[in-house]
Formats: sequence, C-alpha cells, structure tokens
Amino acid sequence: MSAPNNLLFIYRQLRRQYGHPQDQWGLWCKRRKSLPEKEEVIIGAILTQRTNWRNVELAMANLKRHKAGRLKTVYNLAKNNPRKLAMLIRSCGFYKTKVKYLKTAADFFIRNGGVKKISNRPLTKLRDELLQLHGVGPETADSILLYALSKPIFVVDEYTRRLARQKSLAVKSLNYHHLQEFFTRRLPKSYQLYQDFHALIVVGGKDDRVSSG
DNA sequence: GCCCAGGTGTTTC
DNA sequence: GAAACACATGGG
Repeated sequence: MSAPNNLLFIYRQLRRQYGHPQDQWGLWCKRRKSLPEKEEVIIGAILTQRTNWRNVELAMANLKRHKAGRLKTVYNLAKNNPRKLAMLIRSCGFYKTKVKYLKTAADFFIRNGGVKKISNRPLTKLRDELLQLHGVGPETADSILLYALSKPIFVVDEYTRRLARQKSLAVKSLNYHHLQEFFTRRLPKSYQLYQDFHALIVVGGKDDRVSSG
C-alpha cells in the first residue's frame, strides 16, 4: 500500500538517484540549441512508436541530412515521393505505415497554421483533435502535447505501467486513462515537472532492465 | 536464431 | 469490449 502522496516521494527518489533527466525526450527538449525543433519532436513521437530509440535517432539523422526534418518537408516528401521518405525512416521499422502517419500529422499542423498557432488552442480540444488523426493514439498525442507543445499532461507508456506495478501504486487499473488520471490528480500541474518525472521513469526503467537482465 | 523495443489500427471472437 | 494480429528494422 502506498503512502498518501508517494508520487512526489518517488519523483524525489528518482531525482536523487539519476539527477537531471538523461532521457532521450528530456535531453532532446533540454538541448534546444542543437536539437530539437518542436517539429522534430512531433516527427520523433511518431517514429518512436514501438521502436527502439536508437533506430529513431538514425532516422532523424537521415531526415535532417536530406533536409527533411521539418513538417513541411516531411509532408511534401510523403505526398510526392513516399518511397524516398520510407527509405529515410526505414530504420524505425513499420516504415510504410509511419509514412502515412507522418503525412496525416504534418498535414494537420500545416493546415492549421503551424505548431505555434495550434498550441494556443485549449488543451482538451487540442488533444481530441490529435486523437482523431490516423496513427496518433493516446501516447503519441500526449508526447506531442507534453514535449513539443509544453502542455501539462502526463504521458503513460510501458515504463509508466512498469513503475506502477513495481511500486504497487493504488491505481484502479493500468489502462491509459486510469493511470494518467492517477498521476495528474496527485501532482502539481506543471509541464516541467511532468517532463522531468516521465523522463526519470524511463531512465529508471531502462536502468532496471540493464541491471536485472 | 530469438527476443525485444517508450503504439496504433483492424479483425475476430 | 477484450484479445489477437499486422506492421518491420536493428541490436543484444
């Protein structure tokens, strides 16, 4: 059984253990000077679906090398030369599928006036709109919202579920909605906190895997 | 060779 | 509705 607000306790514990997040998303978002543009975070959120991060980085490097690291260039490639785009992101696996997903998402942001303009919309409305895009499910939507648009919404992924199991968090179920609610209702509403915490969960999760396996 | 990796959409019971 | 399946590459 868990202490009243053990989430902050867990957060501080992870923070002591790992310091500032070294997670890929976290790092990506901290190092704004070199990487990533917000648009790259959006692209990465789709590429990383069910995919090792290393393979995503290979693909992102390819895209940038071919000057296709922006939503507009991705969209144009997807429309005019989908096979080329597929080859650029091949390392991610599911590349034919992801070409379509990228096209749909890029189209949405371009059609609606760009990332900056879109991020002015109310959070719940924006989340619904993202979820309607073919290829954008809850995790991808929330990754985009949290890491690309700096919205205070907690990302649930396999690492989050693993933590909930390991720490025996008193969550009703491990389904996406329940777990997300569990976190957001117990934490201050801060996108920086959510970014850091989620990043630490991933770092800790990977660390566990290495040390136990 | 086998297993896994920060999902999502479709089909099937 | 839940469960099973397809999508696919790269690395340990």
